[in-house]
Amino acid sequence: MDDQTRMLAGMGGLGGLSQADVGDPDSVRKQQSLGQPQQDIGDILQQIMAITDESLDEAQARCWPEEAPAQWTPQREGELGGSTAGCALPLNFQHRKHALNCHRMKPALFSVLCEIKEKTVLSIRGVQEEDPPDPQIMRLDNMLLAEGVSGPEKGGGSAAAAAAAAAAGGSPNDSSIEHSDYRAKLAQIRQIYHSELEKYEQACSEFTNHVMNLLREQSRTRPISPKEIERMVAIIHRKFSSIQMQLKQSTCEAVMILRSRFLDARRKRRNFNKQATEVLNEYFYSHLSNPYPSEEAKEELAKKCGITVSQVSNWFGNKRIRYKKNIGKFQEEANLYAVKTAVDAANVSAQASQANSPATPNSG
DNA sequence: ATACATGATTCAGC
DNA sequence: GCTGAATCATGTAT
Repeated sequence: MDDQTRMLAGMGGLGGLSQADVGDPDSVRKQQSLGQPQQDIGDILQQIMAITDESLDEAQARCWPEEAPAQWTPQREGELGGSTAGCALPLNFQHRKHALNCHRMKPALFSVLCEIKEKTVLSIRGVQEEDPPDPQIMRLDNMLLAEGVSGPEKGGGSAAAAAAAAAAGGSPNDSSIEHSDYRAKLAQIRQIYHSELEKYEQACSEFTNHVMNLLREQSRTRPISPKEIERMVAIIHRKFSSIQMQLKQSTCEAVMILRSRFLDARRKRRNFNKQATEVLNEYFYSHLSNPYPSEEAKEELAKKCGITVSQVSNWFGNKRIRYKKNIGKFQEEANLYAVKTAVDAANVSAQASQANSPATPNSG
């Protein structure tokens, strides 16, 4: 039969003790007139509130994202807690904390707070929800993985870019230049992404530790279960993961822009080499009456020029229309290729006749 | 810096 | 699906 018993006896009125009662000088006087236990309670509550407020302020000063304290402060304590000493000095704070911890009424008050909490925490438990894996973040993760931004460093999107470059018909040398350029830029994005991610993770763990220490500290003066601390940590992690999602989103955008720039064939147009152009022109001018190569002819030309069939089709399409638009301009070129074709034909026939009678030069 | 050349794309018509 | 026409975006010569 000691402080605790007396405390419990005196607690009959605690349930109804509102913030107004605590803050009101009249009510303090009333309590004082009621005797020692009430005075003790008022005293100890003042100290708890002062410490709780101060430690929260301290926490908020370290960049806490706004809503969290409201979520974990139990309703009952919220009722009791008014900001009575938000601007106390640290020394003052330490002093009060010490005074409270040594207060003879502390264990009793603690047990009462536990009781009150038992009643309120039930309703909180029901609200607690398991958050399912966010489909949005899963999509982003998959994409970053596919592009080679997250996960082990390898080909990924750059391989796709190289394939596209090859399909577009760039020479092997050109596509390898594109490839390395793309890879360099992707690596840059990758590096930024990882350094930012690391920063966020570090900030998250630092802040989580800070809040956990804070709650552990507070758990000496008010009941805070490990489960609550866990929930608090989950809230912090949710907050930081939403920031991470923004990072992932912007990284995805950057990769998309990079890809579109490298995969847009028009941006990396390369002129065909001289020999390829000659082969195409030779065919065009030698078939000027019907410059529509068959599929087989296109394949043959593509092979000769080291380009794709569709590039041959494009070339003929452009050539026909540009020739038709300005025949005069192309006349010189047409003559050139006509002569060239004639010379080639003559050479071929000469070689053929030589081949036909190599051993009998005088036979003609 | 500018004009011109050229490969690729888009779209309508057949 | 092929073609012509218009257009885009880049390469090249000046």
